[in-house]
Amino acid sequence: MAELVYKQIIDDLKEKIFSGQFADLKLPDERSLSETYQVSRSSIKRALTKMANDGIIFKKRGSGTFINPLYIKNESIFNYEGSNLGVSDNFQMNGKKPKIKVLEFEVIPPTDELQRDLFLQPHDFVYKIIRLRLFEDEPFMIETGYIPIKIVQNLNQTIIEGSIFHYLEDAHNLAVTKSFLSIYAEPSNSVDQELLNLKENEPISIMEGIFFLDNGTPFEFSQMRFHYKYMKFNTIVSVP
Amino acid sequence: MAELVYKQIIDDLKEKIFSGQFADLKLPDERSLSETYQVSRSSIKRALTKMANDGIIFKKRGSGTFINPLYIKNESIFNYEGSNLGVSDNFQMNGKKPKIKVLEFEVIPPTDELQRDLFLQPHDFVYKIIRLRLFEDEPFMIETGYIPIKIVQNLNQTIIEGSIFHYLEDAHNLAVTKSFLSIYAEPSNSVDQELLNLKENEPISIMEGIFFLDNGTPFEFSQMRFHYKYMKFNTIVSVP
DNA sequence: TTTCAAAAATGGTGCGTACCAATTAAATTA
DNA sequence: TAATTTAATTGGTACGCACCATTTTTGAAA
Repeated sequence: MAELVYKQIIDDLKEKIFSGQFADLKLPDERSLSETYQVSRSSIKRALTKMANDGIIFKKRGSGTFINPLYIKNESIFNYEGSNLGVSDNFQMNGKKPKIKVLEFEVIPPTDELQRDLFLQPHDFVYKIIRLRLFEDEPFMIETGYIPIKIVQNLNQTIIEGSIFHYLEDAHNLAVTKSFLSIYAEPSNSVDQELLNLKENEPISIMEGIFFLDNGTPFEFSQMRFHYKYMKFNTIVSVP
Repeated sequence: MAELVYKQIIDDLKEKIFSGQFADLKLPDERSLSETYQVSRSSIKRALTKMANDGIIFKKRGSGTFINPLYIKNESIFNYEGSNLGVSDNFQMNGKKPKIKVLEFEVIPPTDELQRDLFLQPHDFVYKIIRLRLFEDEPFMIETGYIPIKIVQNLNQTIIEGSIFHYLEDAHNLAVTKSFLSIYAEPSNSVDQELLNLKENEPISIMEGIFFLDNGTPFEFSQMRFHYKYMKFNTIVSVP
């Protein structure tokens, strides 16, 4: 994978960043990188621009390119840097493999709110899928998802015990490429406390929103209730 | 403003999109646009790439470039676009005016962590500013900010009782245009509970990170501890 | 008419050049 | 030495060319 030049450079630079090979948090200038990697400066620029958009570095004209210190000190598991949607991909930490326990799986008519969020008609139906996510035996998130039947007709217990997104991509050639998310926190309720091993005063972090296919079709509404220690969302906010 | 070629094109395309000049939600192909605007295809690509990153359009190789229907509908999800950084601007809710109560204001040497985050030398100094933010008489956030003295030398009680960002822009022509934020939740501590009127089981939402000037200079490290009901973060996450 | 392979359309990647703009470093001058 | 001017450094923008990968369209064959 990643045979593309600019992606190779990104991967290599990321690795060097994390292994501390740029002690002063400053990258070589673009022309040097171009020489070092034996690629055009355009490719270097493409790589650096992408990394800057992801918040890994920032560039300062006349001065140089610098590593974002916050990027290095990320210890938390959930690390959304705008490059990976879906949950399975984001939690490959410390060799602990994510597991999934299906709590509920049924077909229901959509509420008015769901009809609006997923652009459905009243006569449409949706899957309702509630799953508990774990690392090994450590539960960290309760996920409730709603998916219109008319998009995928053949979901079953086996499929939803794995990654639905991967199944869509493999079996139906449908790629989920974008999502609009709201993030907030709440006190945990008794169910949260039970399932996620939370004390009464410990909260949950909530991420909820709509996932879209690459053709713009709204594909899923999802609410993810996280054990608060496992949710850290990193983002860049910029003013045009 | 916007004398740059690719920005002009973005502005023009946005306007055409909103005025419904692309009825089929499909943009002309890149080569045609290049011809129409009499600019290189590279500039067209730069403009379209930016727009795609902003969620306005999406591109499909072999097929064309399409307008995101949600963008036209002006869904609230797109709030982030054109929104302002800084707290004052983001919380003009229901006509309630935000107030500021200064809790602490001093000059200290930066910790090692701050030195790294703000690219400081050990001999530099920073302002430490702790402020309580309120709507009318309703407190909603505790903000702790660290600003290097070498960037602004003349902060005083009066200034920090208002918007520091606005002061910077007005008095020093310095614009804050970017920030890298981490968002997470925690149980509230006794200080939080006291200042924000929280019950023991109610959490706080934390936003913390570095704010940058438009020239890339890291300007402030800030931690904002929110009453959980007043923090909801909307964002777009996309996969390339 | 239907099927399937070839061609066209369309966005993606990579290389290279030229010049601009902000910052920093060096040289010059007072 | 200190202040100022000049030069070098470094990222930004724009243009152009060549070719690739995916999708759609076209046209010939069955």
